[in-house]
Amino acid sequence: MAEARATLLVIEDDAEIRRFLRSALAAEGYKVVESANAHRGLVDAASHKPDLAIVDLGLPDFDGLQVIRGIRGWSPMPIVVLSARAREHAKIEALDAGADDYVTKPFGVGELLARIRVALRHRARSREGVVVLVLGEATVDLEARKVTRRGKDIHLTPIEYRLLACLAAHLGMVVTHRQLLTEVWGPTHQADTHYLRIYMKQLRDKLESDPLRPRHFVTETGVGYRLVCDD
Amino acid sequence: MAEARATLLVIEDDAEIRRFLRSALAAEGYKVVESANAHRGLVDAASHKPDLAIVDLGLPDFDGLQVIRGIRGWSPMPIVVLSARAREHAKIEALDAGADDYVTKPFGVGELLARIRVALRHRARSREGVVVLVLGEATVDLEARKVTRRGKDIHLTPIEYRLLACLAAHLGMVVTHRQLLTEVWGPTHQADTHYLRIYMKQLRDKLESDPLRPRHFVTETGVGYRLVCDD
DNA sequence: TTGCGGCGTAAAAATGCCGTTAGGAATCGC
DNA sequence: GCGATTCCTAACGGCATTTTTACGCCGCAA
Repeated sequence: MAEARATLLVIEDDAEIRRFLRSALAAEGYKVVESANAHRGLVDAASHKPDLAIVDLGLPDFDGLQVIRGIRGWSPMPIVVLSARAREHAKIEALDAGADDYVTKPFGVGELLARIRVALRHRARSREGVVVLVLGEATVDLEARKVTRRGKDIHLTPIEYRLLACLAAHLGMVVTHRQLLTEVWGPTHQADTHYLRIYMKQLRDKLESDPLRPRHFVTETGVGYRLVCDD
Repeated sequence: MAEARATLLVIEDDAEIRRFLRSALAAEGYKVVESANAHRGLVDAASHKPDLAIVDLGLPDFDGLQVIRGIRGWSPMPIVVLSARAREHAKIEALDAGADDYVTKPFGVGELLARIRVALRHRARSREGVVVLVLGEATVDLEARKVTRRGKDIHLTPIEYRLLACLAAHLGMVVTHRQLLTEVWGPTHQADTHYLRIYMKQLRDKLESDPLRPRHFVTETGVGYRLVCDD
């Protein structure tokens, strides 16, 4: 099952492995870009700005380590190394050069996919400056005030947005009715908890995959609401 | 060469491997905390707040996966799994459960150290000053109003939560019936000690490992109740 | 043994909150 | 001004939570 369509860059000279990876990754819903050599890989990494790079160490033109260092020079994108070299020294070298993981050939697809998920998970969490929430099939960019769902833009009214922002400010924590009402409607409306119910439904309808069984806008009966995010 | 004296938690039942890891990690300048079983591991993870946890999957008391989920329930600390199980399925399971890396035994120390460096490198710093109670296999984040047990979220009703908070406020000390009733139900219900029995059972059912033999919600006959924590 | 008080357990009954819907008022853009 | 959007009000059914009610267990003392 795919996250919101991440782009993966595969830098690998062996055409067969490339084909194999392409189908496996595409089947998971990833968008795949391929480069057959180190030079091309560096160019593609810069131009496509993928969410993750899979790098073979044994490349024809120059060493995979240089690719890692090259990418690391300007981007923190996760790098998963794929290599036939199982020697410990090679692994240490690659990891210390900036790789995030090292998988030796032959490898199981399932494991590789799992490690890719881990790497993408990290990236999602480490982007602290840009506040982007991932709520199932919806994403919320608090800074840009942009909300999308399945790639399409979703429009939020001012109140809906303030409510969401208030919940997001205390991500994972319970925000009391009182807090929400004061933040969104002002201190004079602390009693009108029914506003919350209505607008909470709006948000759920717009952002939850299954609005009838909310997974992200969780109600804490008698207390308030909680926004849960999946990393 | 050491990072700035990070604390590492080793959860491993084999005493020999533990000793081996201790010396290897200490030689790198890490501070090492050790736990010999899963239960102890979860407690130590919460009380010592290490920068990273190394978890063996084959633990005697319960599965290492539960340790991973248990820690993930309240902390984003990096988790490196160490395991004799090389089956792909085991790896996928652990990684998807929230582990950041998976190293199979036998392993090279150098590789393990490199992978630890990677994990520490992109460690997202956890929330500062979190108050997390540890009650056996359950954890309680009072501020976020979040309770987990074996990694799964537990839902508390408002009264259950207030009762727990009241006990936690006087951690380790006896809280009288009178106090509890006044705090939770208000001064008019000081006679209904009956409520306490009912909700105390709810809390024990939800949080105690063995609700019939409570270890944390201790009753002081004729006086009140006491909350006992692990650290 | 028997009765009693404190405690634990269980399930039904009552309460109040919450989700949902629809329609009308206010506001904004044109 | 007019339409469209946004916001507020009101009502109802369902359900989580709370409260009530009832019973079994244990230790203790008469």
